[in-house]
Order: sequence, then C-alpha cells, then structure tokens
Amino acid sequence: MEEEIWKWWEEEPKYEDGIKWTSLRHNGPAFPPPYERLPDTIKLYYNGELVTLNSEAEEVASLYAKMLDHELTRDETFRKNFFTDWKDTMSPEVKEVFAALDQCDFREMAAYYKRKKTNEKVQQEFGYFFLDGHKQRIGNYNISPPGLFVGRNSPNRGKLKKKILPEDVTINCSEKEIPEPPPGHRWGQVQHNPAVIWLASWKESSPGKLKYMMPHAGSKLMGEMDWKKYEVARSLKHHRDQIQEQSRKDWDSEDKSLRQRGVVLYLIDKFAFRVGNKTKDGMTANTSGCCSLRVKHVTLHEDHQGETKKVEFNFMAKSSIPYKKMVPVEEKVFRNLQQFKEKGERGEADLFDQVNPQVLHTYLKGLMKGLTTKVFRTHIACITMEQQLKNLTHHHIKNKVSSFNEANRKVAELCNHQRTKTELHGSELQDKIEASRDELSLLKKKLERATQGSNTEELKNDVKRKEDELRKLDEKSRMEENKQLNLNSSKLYYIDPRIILAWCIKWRVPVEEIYTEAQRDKFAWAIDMNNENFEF
DNA sequence: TGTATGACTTGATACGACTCGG
DNA sequence: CCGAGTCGTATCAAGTCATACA
Repeated sequence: MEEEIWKWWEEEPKYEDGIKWTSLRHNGPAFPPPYERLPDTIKLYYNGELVTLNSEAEEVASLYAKMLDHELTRDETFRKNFFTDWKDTMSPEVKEVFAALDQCDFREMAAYYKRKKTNEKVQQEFGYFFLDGHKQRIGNYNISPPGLFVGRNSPNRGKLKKKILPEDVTINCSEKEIPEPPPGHRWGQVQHNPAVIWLASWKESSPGKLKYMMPHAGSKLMGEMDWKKYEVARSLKHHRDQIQEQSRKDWDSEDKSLRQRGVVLYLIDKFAFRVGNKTKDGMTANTSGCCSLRVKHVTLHEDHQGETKKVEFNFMAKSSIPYKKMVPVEEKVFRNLQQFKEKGERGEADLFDQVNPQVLHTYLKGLMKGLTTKVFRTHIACITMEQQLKNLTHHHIKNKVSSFNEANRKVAELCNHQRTKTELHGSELQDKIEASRDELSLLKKKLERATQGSNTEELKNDVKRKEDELRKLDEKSRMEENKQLNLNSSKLYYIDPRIILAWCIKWRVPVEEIYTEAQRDKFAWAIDMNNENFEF
C-alpha cells in the first residue's frame, strides 16, 4: 500500500518519440506450480472401464473436468477441438481406446476438483518492476497454467493452450538487469528494447497469439499513452468540420471508391463504428466493423413510419455482440448505400468493396497527425459525455451520481457496450410481473364484488400491498434493462477522465463516488491535475 | 500491394469479497 | 448466520493499427 507516488505527469518529456525507458528491471513472470497428479482413488472411466493416463493426458483431462459445469462442454466445436488436442497427449495404445468423448466419464475428477480448494498465494516479488528507478506495478505477472481456449464464438474454442515454460518466454529489460530464470531453466530469449513497454512475451499455443506481461494501468508507461490518446482525440475538433465537408463532396464523386470512403467515414464519424479489419477465415468468429459490413447487414427504409430515410444495421460486432440499430441518415448517404447494395443479391458481398482500413488510414494520416478511425470513436464518446453532463445535471441536481450514470449510459449506448449474462433473470422477472399483475386484477375484482362486505378493509390492504409489489418489480425490471448496458468499458477506455473530474469539482462530488480505487489509480494523472475548467 | 506479425487497446466475463434481507 | 445479489478487480479474448515481409 505504501507506494511512492511518482508524478510523472509533472515532468518534462524526457524521451524522443519511440523511446520509452532507460532502465527496466523486473523479476520475470511467475510460473504456475507444476501439475499434481490425481490421488489413486480418483479415476477417469471410459465406457465404464478404468483408464490410466500418463501425466500430461491426465492434466489435460483435468482441465475439461474442471469445466464440466460450463455450458461449453456441451458445445460440439468445443468438444471436438478438445478431444483432438487431448488425444494428442496420450500414448498411442491409450489413444486407441478413446473413440468418442461421450464415453468418457469425468464426474469423479470433477467432484474431486470441486472439493479441492486452490489457494495460491500471490508472490509479492513478481508484482512489481522498476522503471527508470521508480517502483511500478505490473498488470499481469502470472503466467496462466495450461487451459482450454474459451472464446465464445471462436472456432478455436476447446483447443488446448499448452503449458508455458521459461524457454518459451522472451524477457525485455535493461542490459545488466536480467532476471533469474526459475531453477533448472533458461529464458527463451532476452532482449533490451527501449522502444517497447512490455516486460516479457510468449506465444500461446492456441490460437498462436503473442501474449505480453505489461505494466499496470496506473504505471507511467500506460498512463502516458492514455493521456496522449485523449489529446489526439481532443485535437480532432479542429479538423472535424473540414473532414465532414470533404466526405460530403466525396458522396457526389464520379469515383466509386471515393464515394465509399465518404460514406464509411460518415458512418464512423456519426455512429462511432469500429473500422472493421479483415478477420482470418476460420480462425475467428465471423464479426464485422464498418469496412467489413456485408450487404445483408444493412436494410434501407425509404419511408419508415412516415419519417425520413432510415438505415437498419444488424450485424455481429466485436466479441460477437449484436449491433442492432435503426438510424436516420442523410439523403445522399442513403442513395449511395442503395447503390453499394446492388451487386450483392445474396447479401454475402462486402458492402464497401472499394475501401479498406489501410486506405482509410493513409487518407486520415494526411489530414491530422495521429488520426486513425478509432480516434473518432473516442472523440464522439467524449463530446457526448461532456454534453450529457451539461444537460442532465440542471434537472437532476438532487441525485448527482445517478445523473452521472445517466450520462455514462448514453455513451455506453453509443458505443454499443453490452452485457449478455442476465437473460435468465430477465425472463424470470417478466414472469413474476405477469403473475403479480394477474393477482392484482383478481384482487380488484374481488374487492368490487365485496362492496360493503365485512372484509373490505382487508381486501383493500391486499390490493395496496400488491400494487406496491408490482411497482417494485417494475422498477427492478427497468434496472435490469439498464444492466444490459455495460457502463464500464466507456468509463475506462473512452471518456476523458478530465471531463469527469471537472464535473466532480463543479458539483462537489467526491471522486471516490465515481471512480473505484483501481480506476483512480489508472487516472491518477487526471485527478492530480484537478482542473475545474477543463473542456474537451 | 497485399498479407502477416508485433505491440498495444478495448471488451466482456469469471470470480472472490462484500452486503443485505430473511 | 446464510444464500442471493452486487461490486470490483483480474483475466484473457478480440479488436486496432503500424511495420515487416514477400
């Protein structure tokens, strides 16, 4: 807890572009303890028969057993991927025995792991690193034990992520401060690259992506970049009009690729779309961003409910979160979209076949230093928040925090940040509300019929109680609806903390009521600046 | 010029700690 | 005291984007 507070934001920039540090010292990542074999009493059964596995195959089996409650173990792709990778760890003779995963009984193992509590102690010596002599927290210093890939919609779900050994790890540090590898091991590589901020890296076996040990969000290296991000997003205000003007011109261009560029930029600038890079076929879930929209993802409504032209978007966005919105657009955008849709009868064709993220970025780079498509998303989010905070607070001064959340919610909605887990509660709650409503009308009828009877008072009370109950349930339902939105992502990654701080100071709201401890750590630079007059 | 890779950046969720009505 | 719900952080998957590569 007693950490030195390094106000790096008050220092003059020390490094030229591309250099991040002079001295970098750390102890390398912490490795998980080795696998402990099952006691003799715990067995795996195949087709009712006891099977003895070698240590590696048993370990991989344990990964599946631990997940037995998880719905993914009923998912066909997950099971298939797991089974393939699992069999690869078995000896040839044993492998022969395993013809189908259905025949494997993991229940005894699963029960064993449920009983067994894992209480691994956090090792203090690995949690920190020294940056130019200052002690800083590391974000992720534990290397995960082997596991099964759990991407929700990923074709790789169920595949084995193999054990990571020191020999797989590259260390990045100062020249004379190489951490000691675990006994009996060596580092895969050691490098001294001050152009990057990571401390260690390794490649996960599935799906073969590089992983990094990175500084904590509150560290200088991360905070500095966050700050810079908001400064870039902020400077977009000086160029936005001009960019919009150019897009307008492009809508009328003879050149189809320019028309497409103009429309794509309009969508990104107006609805905060992600750029939509190409995804590798068969390696990732089939999701889209702006450039990767397909014809089938947009429906055009010429005269929707007597209103102006509207576009209906319906596609899977990042992390397979559905994007479903109906929005008004300008006439010329509408006409262009109409034309771009023409060639793809079956709807599988790319909507914007003449633009891609590279083209877009080359163009944007020429308009403003540091401008990329995601800058628009940040910019719009910040503007929205600032505006919302201004609007809302006049009316809701009584409850400042909830009016803050209201503004935050608008940003989350803009960014389509959702949570998906609460469905079950939602429908259960709806059932409850239905039931409660029925009971209430029944009670009311009874009351009418009873008119002057002796038990009128009692019935009246019943009605009152039911009404109260229903009101509470309705309120809860509204809260549940709000929970479909995820406010955290926008708060952490999109809203300039200085906007929030200025609001806190103005309305005398303690920062602690808005940001949690970890968030205050991440935004320490903005909190310390303490600028009431900040304008984005 | 397009594709692959590396280095961040953004995203939802898992999970343990805490809280609260019963 | 207890189980359900909530909160906060850690975790790890899935994006963006610059650069290396062919």
